Amino acid sequence: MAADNDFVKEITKKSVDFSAWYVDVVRKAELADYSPMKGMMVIRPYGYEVWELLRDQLDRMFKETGHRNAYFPLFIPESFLQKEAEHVEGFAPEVAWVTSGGGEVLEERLAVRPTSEAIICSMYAKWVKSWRDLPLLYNQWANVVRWEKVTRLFLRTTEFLWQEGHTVHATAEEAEEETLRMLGIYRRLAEEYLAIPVVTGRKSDSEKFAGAVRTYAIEMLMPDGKALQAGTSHNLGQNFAKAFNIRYESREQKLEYAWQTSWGSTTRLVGALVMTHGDDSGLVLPPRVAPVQAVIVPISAGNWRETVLLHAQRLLDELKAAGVRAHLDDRDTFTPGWKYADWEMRGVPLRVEVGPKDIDKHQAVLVSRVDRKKSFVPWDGLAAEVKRQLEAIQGELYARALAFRDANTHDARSYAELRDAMAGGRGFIRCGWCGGRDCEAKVKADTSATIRVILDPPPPGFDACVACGGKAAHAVLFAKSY
RNA sequence: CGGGGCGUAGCGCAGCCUGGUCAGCGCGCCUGCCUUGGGAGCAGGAGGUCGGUAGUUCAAAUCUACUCGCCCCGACCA
Repeated sequence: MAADNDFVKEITKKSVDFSAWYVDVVRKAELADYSPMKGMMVIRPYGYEVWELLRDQLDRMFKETGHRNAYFPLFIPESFLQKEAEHVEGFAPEVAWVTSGGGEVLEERLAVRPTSEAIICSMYAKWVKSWRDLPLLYNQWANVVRWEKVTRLFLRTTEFLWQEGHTVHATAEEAEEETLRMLGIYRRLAEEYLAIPVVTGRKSDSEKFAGAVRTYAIEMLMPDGKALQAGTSHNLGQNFAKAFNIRYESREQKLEYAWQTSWGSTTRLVGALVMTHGDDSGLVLPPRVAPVQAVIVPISAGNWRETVLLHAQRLLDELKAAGVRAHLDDRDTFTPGWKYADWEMRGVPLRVEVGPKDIDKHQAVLVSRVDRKKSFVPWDGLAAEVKRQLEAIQGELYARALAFRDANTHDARSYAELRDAMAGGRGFIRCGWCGGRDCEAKVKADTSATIRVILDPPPPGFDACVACGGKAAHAVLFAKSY
């Protein structure tokens, strides 16, 4: 093997073939596997546990901001989908249709929801009567289906899990406020829990959600220099209210169309975690979303079940009592070295080793997944030290990802600079944009980069459009996207 | 949906060009002994309709056609 620390085998090197590495890690760490159904994956328990952890954080933040969960039907009658013109046009190409049921051909075919605006708005039209009913702040945890041509584990699958928030407000201002509030929650999830820095901002018209007035997104920069849209928040204005007749009577006794938002994030976030933090040894999970935060590996010797294991068990109890998601690997069929590699591949942030030597000294050995740095910690106060190190690892991972993002964010003052950047290591490219669709399309055609977000407030110094040289209306972030 | 690549045991692969002891290797798995501080050792053993279908042939993992799936690069999307 090439390097001293090259302990995990069977995984393609991240630096050699990023895509192959990604698939290897997802499958070897048992996050997910391919299913017999093309383009659809099975999320295995370990991967689902990661999803549950980040989902629980989102759910908590939703509830703290007054949102409630509800559930709407999987099927949407075609006529409902067609009520909002841009919406149906945007989604039609990737809708899966149900055309028969119970052995009979249906009179009207049913869409398997690609998103639920249509079915939810039809209900909102019934429920919203008065200004006193507003705001209506609902969220749904569900699966959706989009018939994608090309799929990738977690990043783009035919079926995926997500949450979709759908809110109704009395005024445009409240709707915009809600749209930005939820964007902020996505940012918090990404930065505080997933340890992934994001850029937030508004989408250009060509990139916005079908049927929205304004779309905002959080964008992450992946190690291969491509951007990943990791959460979107839409201000729907009155588009759907008018299409579905969602009206309320105001304080002034006037019948008004309501203002709406919708916002979503998906299991794609798990893929973002893998790509951002993983290394040649496999997965690296930020402690706050790691199903196992600390794994105890007993160093067995002689009748270890009567000696070492008892101490290991006691430490496990202590860690659990302190609120650490800890696991004791008491399998006797594997050597310690094998277990080290195994748990590293699964991304467990902290390893706790206990062996005969440690028992003599009343200590344990802590090893960080990030840099394999060892520390020898007395049993007394071990749980506190584990928690401290887990927080430190959380911070290190964020700092590392932020440093990468910053090192790969470049300014382009000319078209040549933009083209050079995209031809090289790619990354986030900041530049001026006149706001014209033609200029946006030209950049995409020449470099395959698209506007990820419009920067607000605009950083200074981007006065000219990178494509046409005309006066810039915005400073934008270009990148090639997933 | 275009261009390219790959499907052989749970995983990773060789064999294919030039059809004929090619059903093989490493890891893993099972049994036993012995071990255990970075994927231990020895001995024995189980496991595969060579992605699928149809052809060519005395004979197909190998040649041909079709088909399914996965990966990569583009166009479309969370």
